[in-house]
Amino acid sequence: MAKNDMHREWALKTRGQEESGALVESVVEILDCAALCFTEMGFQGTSIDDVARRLGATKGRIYHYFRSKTDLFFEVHREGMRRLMDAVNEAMSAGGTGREKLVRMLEAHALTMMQNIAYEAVVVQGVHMHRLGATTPEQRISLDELMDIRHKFELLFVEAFRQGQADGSIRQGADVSLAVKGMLGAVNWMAIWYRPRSGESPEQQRAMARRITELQIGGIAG
Amino acid sequence: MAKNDMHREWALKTRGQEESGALVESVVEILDCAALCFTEMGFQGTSIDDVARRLGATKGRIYHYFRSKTDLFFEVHREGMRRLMDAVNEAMSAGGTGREKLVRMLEAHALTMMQNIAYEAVVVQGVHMHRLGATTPEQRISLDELMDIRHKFELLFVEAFRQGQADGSIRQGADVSLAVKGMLGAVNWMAIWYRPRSGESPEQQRAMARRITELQIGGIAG
DNA sequence: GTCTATATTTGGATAGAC
DNA sequence: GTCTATCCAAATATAGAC
Repeated sequence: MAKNDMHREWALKTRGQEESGALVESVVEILDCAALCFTEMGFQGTSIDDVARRLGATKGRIYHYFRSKTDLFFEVHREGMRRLMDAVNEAMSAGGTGREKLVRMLEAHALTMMQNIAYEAVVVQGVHMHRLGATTPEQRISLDELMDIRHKFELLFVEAFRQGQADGSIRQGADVSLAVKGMLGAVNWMAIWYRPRSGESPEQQRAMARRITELQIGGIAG
Repeated sequence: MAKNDMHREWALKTRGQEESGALVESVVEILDCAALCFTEMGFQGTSIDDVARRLGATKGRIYHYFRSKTDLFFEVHREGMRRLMDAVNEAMSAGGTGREKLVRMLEAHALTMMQNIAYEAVVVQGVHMHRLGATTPEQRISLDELMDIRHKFELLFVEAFRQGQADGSIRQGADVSLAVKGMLGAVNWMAIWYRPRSGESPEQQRAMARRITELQIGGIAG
């Protein structure tokens, strides 16, 4: 298999369309370490050697699976985005009023941020870099793809919001796009400040996700 | 004057403690170009040559005023932070209930983001990098200084929030820190998506700042 | 599939002319 | 104070052994 398609292959596999095997394990291990490095030191502050060191290997292993550092970063970004998308899609598909959907979606978003903070911090970093100067044409395609997914992600929230305005569960008159950008910003900002405390339980995480969501839905006025 | 103190000198001058002169003009011009480059291409995607090209000069000019690319980035960050701080401090100092203060502060924050989007996009980028791997001891000091300012910035909002809870203008029971982080996140996220349309008037900007603030204070429930 | 060793490039940084 | 020319380190990426 050509090196440049290897991670695409992997992407298919993890989507359950094929049996997973040794390839998947290797790639996931690399991605996990890369996500941690990028989160802690940023894209520019992370060298391939850093990632390799964290793996307990040398960079030969990484270059066997990924064409470039940028590709590696994109792949972490892609995976983080996929986890967000899956969680929110599921929250959306269960029924209820627009507001009920939106609440579930925001909670799912926040919870996914907390449970995958390394990947999601890279996603947020990546959004920053979406004008990333020196990209090859091929990287530009990856980037556009990711921005497209992000756009679809936002549209899910817009849709639920509109539904809520139609069914009366969300107030009229608000600028939908602005409102959604605000809510998503509040949750995305977790990538900056949230780090799990040791021993934090899933129940505590869910509670925090609920509190954040509640503030966005209900506001803070007394 | 030693090169490494030149921008400190400048910082003092722009704070009105001395007459401004040619030095200030030069430095501001560089900072403006750097802010644009960093915003458009990211820290890692921007080379000193890029900034120089945008200036219509060569990098000799930049290195005359700034020790390093990182220093240049820090200085843009510092200036962006200063503008935010000034705007919010002023909004805070006028009287009123805690909620009224908070409203003014959020509006001022949002408006400052819009009016200085290049600088403020760098500020947000910088927050990401606050664990920035390879820093010299000296850069670490700058970085810690900036994080300290950012912390004080957040505390202003916390203070207004608490006051509002005490005077009944803000609801009890909310987790103050979480609420503030949410609100600030919603506004900071503007660094990602906001770009002024051509011909956008200050009045339109103020209107947008008001709408964003209103959503954070009042929520979206119908 | 992973390693070691090495080639290559980019771009940060400096020296010294003007 | 700004330019040109140059140095040099860092780190990306590759070649080839194992």
